Parts: sequence; structure tokens; C-alpha cells
Amino acid sequence: MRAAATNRAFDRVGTGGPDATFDRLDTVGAIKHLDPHESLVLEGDGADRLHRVLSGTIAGYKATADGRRQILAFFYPGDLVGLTVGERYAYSAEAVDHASVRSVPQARLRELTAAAPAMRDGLLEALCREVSAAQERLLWLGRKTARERLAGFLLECDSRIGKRNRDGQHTVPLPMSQLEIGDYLGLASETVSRTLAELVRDGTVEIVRPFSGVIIWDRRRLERAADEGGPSPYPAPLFSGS
Amino acid sequence: MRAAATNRAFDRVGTGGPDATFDRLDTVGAIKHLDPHESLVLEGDGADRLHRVLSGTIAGYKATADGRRQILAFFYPGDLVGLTVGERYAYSAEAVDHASVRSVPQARLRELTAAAPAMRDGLLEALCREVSAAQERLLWLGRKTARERLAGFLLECDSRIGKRNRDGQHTVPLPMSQLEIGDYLGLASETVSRTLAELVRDGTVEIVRPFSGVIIWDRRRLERAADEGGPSPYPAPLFSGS
DNA sequence: CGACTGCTTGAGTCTGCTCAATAAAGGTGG
DNA sequence: CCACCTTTATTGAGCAGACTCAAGCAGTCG
Repeated sequence: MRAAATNRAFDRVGTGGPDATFDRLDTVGAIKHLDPHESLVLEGDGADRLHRVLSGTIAGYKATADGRRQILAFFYPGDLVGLTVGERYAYSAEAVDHASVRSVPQARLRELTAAAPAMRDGLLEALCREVSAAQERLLWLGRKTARERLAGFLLECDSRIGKRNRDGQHTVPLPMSQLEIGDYLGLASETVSRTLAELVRDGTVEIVRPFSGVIIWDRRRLERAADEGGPSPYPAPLFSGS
Repeated sequence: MRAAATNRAFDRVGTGGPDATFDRLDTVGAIKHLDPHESLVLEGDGADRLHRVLSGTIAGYKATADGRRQILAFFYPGDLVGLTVGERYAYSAEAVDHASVRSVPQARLRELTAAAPAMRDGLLEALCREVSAAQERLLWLGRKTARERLAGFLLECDSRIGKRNRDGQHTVPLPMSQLEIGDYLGLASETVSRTLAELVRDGTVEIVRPFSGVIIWDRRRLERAADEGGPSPYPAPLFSGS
């Protein structure tokens, strides 16, 4: 049972997605392996396939003519890449590290959704979560400081792929480079480095060397940093009045 | 036939949405009138209704504890506000000007979607467009200059609610204040004012006084401003090589 | 005809960017 | 296994785009 073995790779995905809903996708389509930075889909290309991440990390992004890049999402095992109603991909996607995906032809997908209403509901829900995630990010990029964005990012990564370690702390793997984190947060890579250094000086987090993740030492402070920005002025208001 | 009369209000919506798909929504739910700045839904509240804009403009937004605000979308007649799979609204929404909506209870909506597959497909498509719009905006907020964002915004407004006037130019109504435009583009209202003044100095657009919209005098230049930023260095590369 | 709200414009500041130099990792071939 | 080369991270110096604060103006509404 190869499918079952493959599935185990994302049993641990924590967002509580309707992952099980898409299990039957595992019976169709071809598996593709990607090297770091290898392209999976390109914005504007015909959206002939839907991709489900099996292992590794994929970055979805948009780019401007002059090379600026905005990463829209990091996709982890269980996530769907290239979901669209139109006939063209709305964004490009490439592997962050060594990754593998199962690519399901649109035609097969249509058959499956026609047969299984639960599948269609699953797609609706996945799409809904995608909207919600993108909108949350709009607040970050439009209105938050570098410190707030990075803190929010680390917490987001923790909830998706973080694990509690033997010391009771959470270790958050960061498979992407600081440049990619910057492209996700709308920051220069230098700013990511500096801001991360600040969180380390605080004692909020520790960097796993060589750079491959962080350990969260003071979650409370990290949460405060995520929606206040300041190093730690006064306890969070917690929506008391007004 | 009051429903038909109400419908006419958004016959002109230009995004080619599946508006007709939702016509049967017009047979259920109550019509609500909203004054400027009147709240329609609040983030976190129980998402017991889906709202369809009949007239006017609605702003969907998220806010931070300390009052910073990011407008996620402006909703025009025909648009759906409050679409979510979860049981809580993911964002707040309030009227920009005098507006009216039809509010359909979730229960009725479920009945309707159960009965009409086309309705469900319509929701899927609407959601998909919402993702796409949000992701495009991520690129703006993360990687574009004030000039690029504003130019892009004016073009977006034009394509949604702009009209060709007698002189052959496009007139774009802007029902929202410059503060609201700023909250949409992640800019201070002063920056909106200044940047708009720059486009006026260029001869790219003209402001309709009192401030209520713009006339686009040089669309080519506006398009260049939207994806280059610079006042007008050299003709757009148009993706020639690489 | 005032009072309010929203727009405009100026002056100064600041966050985050660019450019640049150095250090640390990772990969490759001898 | 080591020397070499490339890529990525760190840190500093200076700059700039956009923000804040503030004053003045205009249009609207009671």
C-alpha cells in the first residue's frame, strides 16, 4: 500500500484541514519530485492539473516585470497547489526544498468532484481557508511592522509544522531561506536577519544553527510582538474597552 | 416586481461575475439599508447571514487592537459579503456610502445550494475570485510603491465601476474617502493625496471636484505607473526575453 | 453662518531599503 | 579529506519613501 505510506507524511499537519477528504486523490495522477527552486507551475499557464503536496515545501508567488517577488503562501504536505476556477494558474509555484507532489489532471478532478459531493465541499472549504489566510496577510503587509510580521510568521509556522521538543519548548523548522521569508513578509532579507536577531537578543527565540529553524523560548512575548510590535511595553489590552 | 427593479441596480457590474447565478437569492432574506460608516458585520461574530450588495459600496476590513485598519475589499452591487465556511465572520464590514444589502440566512442558503448545484458552483467561483483578488493585493502591499498601488487601484475601480463619458474618457467614481483608499492600499491618507496630486500634475488623471472620482486622461501612462512605478522611464518591456 | 469633516500641503522623522563588506555553510572535484 | 567556489546569513553606513504632526482650506450640513 504505497498510498498509505505516502499519506503518513502529512498525518501531522495541524491546521485541521479536511485532508482526509482528498485522500481519494491519491488513487490518481502522477507523483513528481522537485529539486529546490524547481518550478511547479507558472502564472498564466493553462491550469491543467491540481497538485497536492506529499512532502517538502512549495512556495506560491507572484512577480513583477522588474523582478520583485511576493510569496503568497507556503504549501506543506496535504495542501493543494494551483486551485483555480479559471483556466489559467493565478500564481507561480516552485519548490522551496526537496519536495514531491501528486499532480491530478483537471479532467480526473472533475470526475471525482462530480461523483463525491464531500469532495466539492472540501474544495470549497480549502478555498475558504485560502481566502482567509490571504486576508490575514493583507493586514500584515499593509499595516504591520517588520517585527510584528516576523513574529506572526513564526507563530503561523509553529501552528503548521512546529513540534514540541524534549525541553517542552516548540521547535519550528524553517525550510525556506531568509530571502524567501522576506519575499513572504514584504521585507528585504537583511531586515529579516536583523529583526530575527532582535527577537534572539530579547530571549524570545533561539536560532537553530546552521539556520534551519527557531526554538520558541517565550511564546507569550512572541504573541505580544505579533500584535503590538513594540519590544514589550505593557501587558496586552485584551480588548477590554471601546 | 420589486426584485427585478432592484436587480437593475447592478446590471452594469463589469467583472463578468456569475451574478445571474445568485438571482434566486433575491427571493429570500430581508433588505437592509445602511448609512455611511454603519456596520454590517463584525469579525468574529456568528456568520448567520450572507449579504448581497444591492446598491452603494461596502468595505470589508480587519483591524488591530491599537486601531490600525486594513480594508480587504470594496464590495459593489452584485458582490457577496460575509462568505465563509467557518461559523464566524473572518472580517468586519461597513458601508462606505448609503448602501443596501439583501441578507440571506445561512439556513436558507444551505437549502438553496442543496437544491441548485449551479449555485454551489457559483459560490466556488466567487470564492476563487476573492482569493485571486486578495493575492493580487498582496503583491501591491508587499512589493509596490505608493504610486504603483494607487495607479493599480484606479484601474481596478475603472474596470469595476468606471464608465466612458461623452469625451471618450473614462470617469471613475470613487465613493470612498482618501482615508479609506489609504486603508485599502496600506498608505496614510496624506500619501494618497500627494500621490494623486502627482498623477494629476502628470496629466494622467483629473480629479472630479468636489472629490468624488477621477477622469482618466492618459490610460497608457496610468497602466505604466501601475506596474513600473516610475513617472515614465521607458516603454514597458512586455516580457520580451528571459 | 458657524462647526465639522475631509482634502491639501509643508516640515521633520523614522522604518526599512540599498549598497557593501565579511563570515559562515554547503557543494564539488581533485 | 581538503581546497575552492557559490550561496546564504550577518552586520554596518547611508539613504529614501512614506509616516507623523501640524496648519490651512474647502465643501457640507445643520
